Amino acid sequence: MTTKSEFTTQFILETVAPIFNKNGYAATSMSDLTVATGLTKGAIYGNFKNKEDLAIAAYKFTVKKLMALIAEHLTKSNSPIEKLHLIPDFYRDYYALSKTYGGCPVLNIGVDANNQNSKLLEHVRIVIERIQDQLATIIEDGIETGEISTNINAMQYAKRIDTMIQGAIFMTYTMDDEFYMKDTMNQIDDMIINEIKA
Amino acid sequence: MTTKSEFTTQFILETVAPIFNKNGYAATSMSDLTVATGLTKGAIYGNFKNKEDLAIAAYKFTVKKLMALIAEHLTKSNSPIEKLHLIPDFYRDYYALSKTYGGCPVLNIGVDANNQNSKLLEHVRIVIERIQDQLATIIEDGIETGEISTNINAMQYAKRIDTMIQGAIFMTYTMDDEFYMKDTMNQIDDMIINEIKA
DNA sequence: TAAAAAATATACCGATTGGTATATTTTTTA
DNA sequence: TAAAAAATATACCAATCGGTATATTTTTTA
Repeated sequence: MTTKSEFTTQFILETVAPIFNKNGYAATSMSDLTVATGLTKGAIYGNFKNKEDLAIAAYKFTVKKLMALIAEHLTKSNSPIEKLHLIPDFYRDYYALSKTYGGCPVLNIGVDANNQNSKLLEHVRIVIERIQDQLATIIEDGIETGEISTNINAMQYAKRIDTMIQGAIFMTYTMDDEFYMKDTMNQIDDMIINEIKA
Repeated sequence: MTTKSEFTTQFILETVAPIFNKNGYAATSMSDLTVATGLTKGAIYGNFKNKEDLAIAAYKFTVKKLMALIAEHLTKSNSPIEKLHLIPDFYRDYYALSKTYGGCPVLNIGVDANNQNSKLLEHVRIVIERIQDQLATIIEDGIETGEISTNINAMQYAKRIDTMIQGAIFMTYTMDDEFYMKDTMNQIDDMIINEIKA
């Protein structure tokens, strides 16, 4: 693959990803994408096999960027309990941040793909599992260092935190009201202090 | 409107509602609906102005049914604190129940309509506000009867419960795993006991 | 039961859908 | 810089889209 080709593929992805994310798969037409990119169908189909493959690549593109931002945010501390607090800290600004990418890809594509596109849904599931594994690992690390109570089920709390975050994202977007995000993140902070911390 | 006509309108709605709910607005075609109902476009357009109006009526149809089931479930107790526990009690079986209707209309249509259909989104918001108002009223009733702590912000906790429920619904559907629903409902029960109860 | 009215079916509309074969242009290789 | 290869544009495909005008059937009224 040449340098020029790589650039075009990347350009298509970053242009197309927010559109798929906002509109959903079926509501996004190839002509939406040719207009947005300024390219023709020939160019797009030269870089991607079909609409579905493009949608999957676009989803992965957005997730990769967001996951990198979270990972970077988590480098602000080495303490597991502080890392845990950095999660709600990150999501407090998630509304404005994710809007840049056309919304939360996990929520949007997760709902959109259900009963519609099993390939896409499978990729959403993989991402959710990865997020929860990372959360559980932080908790397990905290148990090892003694910062976190030994009788905490790491995966259970990873799933609880993730579930609350996704609920907050849905409510914040649907009601266009950041109260849900801010308040839920406070709730998670309280949960870390009152239930998780040793 | 005649009896026959009313029946057909109702029949269209109950046939069409799960399809819109499952597929989303754009991914549902009028021909999907003629096939499912066994009626022609003439019949459907004779009963509904256009696709959008039909989708809105279908959404309202499903919500009305589900809200009636919750309301009925809440009649099992007159005590506000027990009514509060009846909420997670209801949602513990919500996965199987809502599948009957093609999924949770608030989650599915809420995400689907965002950035796509402002009329539909407005109806979702109205339903969410109604649910939260009802929840807050129960909490306020509990404060009056002395069952619930006086320093509880009724609407804040109504929104917290609602947010957690929606998160659980999203995770349960996306991962096809009822653990999320069951565990989140346990979490809400704990919250009622440890934070809300007087 | 015949006439009026309402509901439904049929046949069609222009526009758009995802996708492709091929021509053209651009880029890379030699 | 000329030839080969890769990338992009053009022009088109059949199928489907939401919607409608009108014919037909069914239901209701009288």
